Amino acid sequence: MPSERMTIYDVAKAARVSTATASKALNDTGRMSAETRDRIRRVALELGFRPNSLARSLTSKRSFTVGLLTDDTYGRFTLPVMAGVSEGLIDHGVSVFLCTVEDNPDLAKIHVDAMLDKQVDGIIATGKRIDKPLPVDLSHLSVPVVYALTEGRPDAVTLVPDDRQGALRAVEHLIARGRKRIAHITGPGSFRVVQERAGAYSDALCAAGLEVPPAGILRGSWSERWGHEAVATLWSGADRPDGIFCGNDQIARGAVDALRERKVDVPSDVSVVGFDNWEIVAEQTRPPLTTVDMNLKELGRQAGLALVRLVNGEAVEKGLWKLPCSLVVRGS
Amino acid sequence: MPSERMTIYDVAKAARVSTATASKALNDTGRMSAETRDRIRRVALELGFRPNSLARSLTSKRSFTVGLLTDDTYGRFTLPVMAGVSEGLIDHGVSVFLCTVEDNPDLAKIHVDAMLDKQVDGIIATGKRIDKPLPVDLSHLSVPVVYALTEGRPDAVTLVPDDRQGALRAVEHLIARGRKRIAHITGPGSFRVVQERAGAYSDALCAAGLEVPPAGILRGSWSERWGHEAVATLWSGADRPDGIFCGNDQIARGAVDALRERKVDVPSDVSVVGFDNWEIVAEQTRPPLTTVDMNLKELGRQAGLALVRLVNGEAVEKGLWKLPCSLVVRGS
DNA sequence: AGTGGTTGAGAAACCCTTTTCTCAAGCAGA
DNA sequence: TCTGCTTGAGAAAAGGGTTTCTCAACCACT
Repeated sequence: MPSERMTIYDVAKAARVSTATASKALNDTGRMSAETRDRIRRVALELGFRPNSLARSLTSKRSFTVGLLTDDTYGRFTLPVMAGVSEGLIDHGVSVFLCTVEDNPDLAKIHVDAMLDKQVDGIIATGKRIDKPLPVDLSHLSVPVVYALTEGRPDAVTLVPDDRQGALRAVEHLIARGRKRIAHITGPGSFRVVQERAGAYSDALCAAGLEVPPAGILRGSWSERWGHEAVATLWSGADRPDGIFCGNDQIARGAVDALRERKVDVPSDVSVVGFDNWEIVAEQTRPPLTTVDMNLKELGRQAGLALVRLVNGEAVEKGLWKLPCSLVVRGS
Repeated sequence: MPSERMTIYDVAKAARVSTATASKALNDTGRMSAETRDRIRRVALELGFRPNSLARSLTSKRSFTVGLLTDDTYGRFTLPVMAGVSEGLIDHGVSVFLCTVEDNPDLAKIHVDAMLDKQVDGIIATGKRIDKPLPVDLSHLSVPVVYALTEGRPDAVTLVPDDRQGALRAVEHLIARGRKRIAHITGPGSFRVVQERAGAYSDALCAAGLEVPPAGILRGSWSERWGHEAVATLWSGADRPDGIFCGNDQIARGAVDALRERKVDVPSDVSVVGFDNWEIVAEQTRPPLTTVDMNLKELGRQAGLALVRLVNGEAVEKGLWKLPCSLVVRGS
C-alpha cells in the first residue's frame, strides 16, 4: 500500500509521456497509438493509480455526488428508501451524502448549504409522511431535487407508494377469500394515506357489489392499542365483520391479538390484512400477517435513478409518481 | 438566486483586490488593514459568495467528508447510530457519505474505493452485530477508521454499548423491586451480547446474595415466539420466577404476552425488564416495557467525534470503548 | 540622507486532472 | 522538391481556491 496516493504525474513520468497523454489514455479519449495507450494503462495499473475525484470534479462540473436529506431518525420507512437510493446510484458511480435534519429548519439549512458547497449534483428529499414537507425549501436551488416519501413541489418529481392500488389489492384479496362483511381500521384522518386507503377500501367493496358497513371505517391512532380497541367496538355491535383491512401492521397486530383473546380464529373466522409489511410486526404476529408491501427500497432506487436522469439533462416526467405496492400473503 | 455560483475571482474583482487578498480576508489569515478585510467580507456577503469545497479540499488535503459504511438495511440499530454520526459531525463542517453494503464484499469494496477516490478524511464502519465484521478489510487504508456496533480491528477505536453495565442495571432494578427469583430469557448463545448479558445477570444475582436458579438462563432466538415459549417452560416447573430479565424487547414482549395469557399480572406478580428500548415494541406492550436503552445515537455521535480527532492527528485511545446504557422505567 | 523595520497587498506557484490548441514528423501525391 | 493531410503527442490553460514569496511604501531613528 503506497502511503502517498499516486497522481497522474507519477503515471506520466513512469510511462515517459505527458500528463495530457496519460489522461487521454486512461479516459479513452484523444488520439494516440494503441501501443502507447496500452503501455500507459499498464503502468497506471501497476502503480495502483486512482484519479482524484476532487480534481476531476473541479473541471467537469460534475461531482458524482448527491445529497440525501431525511427527517426520520427512528422510523422504519427511510432506511429502506436510503438503501435503495444508495444501491441505485452506486452503479452510476454516484455517492450519497446522508443528512438527518429532524424537523429542525436551521439544521436543514446548514446541511443543504454544506451539500451545495460540496457541489452535489442533486438532492433527494425523503421523509416519513407523504403529506408533510421537510422543514426547508428546496425549490430554488441550482441543482435538481427529487422527493421520495415526503411532500414535494408540484413542479418536481415526487415518488410515493401507490396507496390506493395497495389498498385495492388488500381488499380484493379479502373479497377473493369470500369475505362479505369487511371493516377498515385505520389511523388518524388527518393523514393523506388514511384518506387514500379508506377511499380505495370503499371503492373496492362497491366494485364487488358489497356494501360498506355503516360504521365500516374506524379511524384512530397508528397503534396496536387502537387496533385492539377497534375490534372491541366492532364486536360489541351486531354486524360483526368477517374480514378486516387495517391501515398499518401495528393496528392489524392489535386487531389480531384482540380477536385471539375473543377466541375468534384468524384466518378461519376472520381474515385480516395489514399495511407496510413491517417484518418485525408482521412476522411476529400470531398468525403472521398478510400485508401490503410498499416496496420502499425499489422506490429509493427509482428516486436515485430519476435524479441521475435529471442531472444528465434527460427528460423526466414531473409530478407524482405512484409506485405499485405488492401483497405479501402470510397466515392471516 | 444567482444561477452561476460566485467565485473568489468575482469577489476580488468587486472589491478591487487580488484573489490572494480576498482569500486571506475571508479566512482571517495573512496581514491586511482591518478596513480592507471588512470591505472584502462585505462584498463577499453581498455577492452571496460561498467557497467551492472541492477546490479548497484539493489544496488543503482535507475534504471534510467521511464515509459511513453499514451492512444493515432494515434493522433498527444503524439508523440512530447514523443519525448520531451525522449530528456529531455537522458541527465540525463534516459531511457523511452513506454506503449500504449488506454482506456483499464486492459492493463493499466498490464503495470503499469510491470513498477513497473522493478523498474522504476517514471512515466509520457500522453494523448490526458487535461480533461480526463488515465484509471488507479496512485495516490498511490511508485514512483512519472507527468502528461502531460492529467488530473492529484491535488496534482501532471500536465503540459498543456496555452490555454488561446495561444488564447489571436491569437486574439490579429487579432486585431493588424486591424480586428474589429472577430468570433470564435471551437469544442465541452464539451472540457475544448474549454471553455478556447472561454473565452480568449471574454476577448481579451473586452480588445481591441471590442464587441463580438451576435453569435460570434460557437461550433461544430473538423472537417474541421464543419469549412466549420460554415462559411456558418456566411456568411448567415448580420454581416459578417473580422477575424476568429478557435479552431483548421482542423476547420481553413475548414473555409479557404469555404471562397475561396465564393471568399472571405484570408488574404486580412478576416484573419484566427488556433490552434495546425499541420503542415500537416496548411502548406497545401491555403494560409498556421497562427496558435498557443503549443510547445508540450518542454512540454514533461519539464515533463521529472520535474520527474527527483521529483525522486531526489528536491522540485517541485505541481499543474497545464501552458506552453506558440507561434504564428506561415503564410499566413492567 | 541613509538604514532598518514594519505594514499592506499582489504575483506566482501549487493542488490534480481535463481539454484545447499547437506542432513536428511522416507520408502521399503532384 | 513542394504542398497538403494525417497522426501522435505535448504545452499550456482552465477549474477555484490557498499559500509562499516578493516588494513597494511608509515610518522612525541615526
